[in-house]
Amino acid sequence: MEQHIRQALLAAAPELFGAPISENLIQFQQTRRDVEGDLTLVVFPFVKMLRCSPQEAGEKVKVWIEANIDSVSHCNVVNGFLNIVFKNTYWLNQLQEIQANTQFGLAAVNSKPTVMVEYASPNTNKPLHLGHLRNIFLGASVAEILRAVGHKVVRTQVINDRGIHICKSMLAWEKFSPLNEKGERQTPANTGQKGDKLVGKYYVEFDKALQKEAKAIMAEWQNGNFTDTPSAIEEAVLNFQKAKEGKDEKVQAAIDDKIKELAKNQTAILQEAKEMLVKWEARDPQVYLLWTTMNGWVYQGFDATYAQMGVSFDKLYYESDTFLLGKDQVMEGLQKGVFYQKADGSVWIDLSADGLDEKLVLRSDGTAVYMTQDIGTAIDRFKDYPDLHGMVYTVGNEQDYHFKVLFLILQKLGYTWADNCFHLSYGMVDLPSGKMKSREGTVVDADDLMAEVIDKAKTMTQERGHLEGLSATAREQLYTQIGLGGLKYYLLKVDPKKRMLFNPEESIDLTGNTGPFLQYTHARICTLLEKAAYKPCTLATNAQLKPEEKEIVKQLALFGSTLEEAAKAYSPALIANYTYELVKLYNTFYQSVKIVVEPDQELRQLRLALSASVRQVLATALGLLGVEAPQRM
RNA sequence: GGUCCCGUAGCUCAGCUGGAUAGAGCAACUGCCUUCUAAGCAGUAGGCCACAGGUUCGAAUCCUGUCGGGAUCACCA
Repeated sequence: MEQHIRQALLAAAPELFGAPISENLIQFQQTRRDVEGDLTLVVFPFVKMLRCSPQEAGEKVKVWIEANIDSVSHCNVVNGFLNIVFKNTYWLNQLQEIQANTQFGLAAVNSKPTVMVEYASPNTNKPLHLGHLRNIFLGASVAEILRAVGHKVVRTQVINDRGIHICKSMLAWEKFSPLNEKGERQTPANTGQKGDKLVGKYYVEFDKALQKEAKAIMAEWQNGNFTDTPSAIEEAVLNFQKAKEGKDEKVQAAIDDKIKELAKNQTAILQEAKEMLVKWEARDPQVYLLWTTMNGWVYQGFDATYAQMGVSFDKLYYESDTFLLGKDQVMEGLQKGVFYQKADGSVWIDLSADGLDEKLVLRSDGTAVYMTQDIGTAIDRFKDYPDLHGMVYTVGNEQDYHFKVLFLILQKLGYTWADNCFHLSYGMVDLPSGKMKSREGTVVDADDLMAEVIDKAKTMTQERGHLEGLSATAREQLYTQIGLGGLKYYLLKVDPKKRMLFNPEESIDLTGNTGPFLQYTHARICTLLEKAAYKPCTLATNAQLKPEEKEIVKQLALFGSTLEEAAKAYSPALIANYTYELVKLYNTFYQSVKIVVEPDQELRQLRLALSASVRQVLATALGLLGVEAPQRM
């Protein structure tokens, strides 16, 4: 409709304004809630052309629109805003269309190019936590949104399954795991512990041992004993110790940290871990067996967590397969002059012309760094999926710089698709106590959190009743739907870009702008339609829509464009806000009129159709957020 | 220090491609279940949109600066 009026105004401009006008002069906006109107045209841009007051300009356009646009009932001009009121039949037709279209708002499947969406991408040395939840819910939701606007989507993750961190867990397990009566070390099978948790436990064990050993070394250094310390390190430590003199506490603490780093590097246990990594890279059979075994445990654990979260992937990449990729590309880039080599053999790119720094892309010993691997993986993915058009990387904003560099490098290497790569950068999740810190034990475990949220949902649902007639399994399923729905909505309703606060109490709220509130409305409509034995049919054309009803149709009509915006902005939050608004409008309507018990059959059918349309859009929108829509609750 | 992000009600967040009197939720207070699920609805109260300049018919929104918070600047990942 907006487009229609825009085109009509453009065509009529010479007649109306005395000259053709550019399209950007025609600015529409939503009409304020407190004035009459369905769409508002801003008239200020025309004032100069017409050489008159905003009021007069508005009146002139008003007369023209009323005479020439069919669906318009009438207009009013207030303060330079032309508020257009559409005819009742226009909205009735809209509703009729929405009701008849089960795919309302969605684009044709695979009508847009293939896009790969990466999310999760965990390390295999510890369990998933709250930060991962935001990442995964966000990525999974964006994938759904892109699909809904017509893209073919490949969901993926790259699993960081190799490196020093996993060697630490492996080593600690070998060193510290107690033996059971059969002489076996701890396994998920013989302890009943989830694999990722077990491996995570040994990662912590490693750190403890490391800290202890480092402390001992530091104490020796403090006493001036450097017998086991290489002279270069000794010199550095002595310099640091000297530098501490006369400095304030903060600076001293910072220097102590540096000394600690040196001490850690001198520990036998870290040396052992490094040796293990070297062995792993040489494919030492024993180390490899241990590695595959322990990673296997972790994957089983992750799979359980993903299943509970209700997310999945179409394609997995493992860092152990990809970490050598990219070297060829670097060599090629070197030939092309995109990169340059330093005397020590290391390869760099100079991005100072682009306002960035110089960045290492290959170590002097010829081994790959993170960037090397990412270059290789990106190129590889486009080989794996020849129809791939672009990629979305769901990664925290602490890596903003990394992705800026990565995309720039890909561009300079001549890959035109680099322009279609997007870093879906999201903010940290803070706790009321501040940042999550593993060292301080404030990390919120993903499994624990989900369990807690489901448990809370159970208690609160039981308090409300509405459970009669539901089987035990159906009840359990409902608690899960509510708990997880609340958690997902809580994490997704905030603009992804922004750092957000996770308040445990608010995350399990059922009232206000929450997942359960939306689910409740859905369930209420479901039982309502069931009671009414609702069937879609052609609506009477003479019914007069009440304002509450019209507001809902208006909001429903916005679903498609909201989806487009959400896809363009990679923001599930836009869907969340839209849906919340829709539900509020519906509840107002629900409280103010009779529906099933409405005696006038035409009115009743109209309101049922309205309810059914809201249910459908609501269910679709919740689905895009990964939130399930219960039939009753 | 360089670069980037953020600062809106007591709290958590919308609004930011410039447009009318800046909106929700939570918390507080008032009402509404002998009509379809009250996990709801209606209402009251709560604001120098961090601060200071600028651009313009018009700025929470754009530009510059200041202050405050965060991230990042490794031959780590």
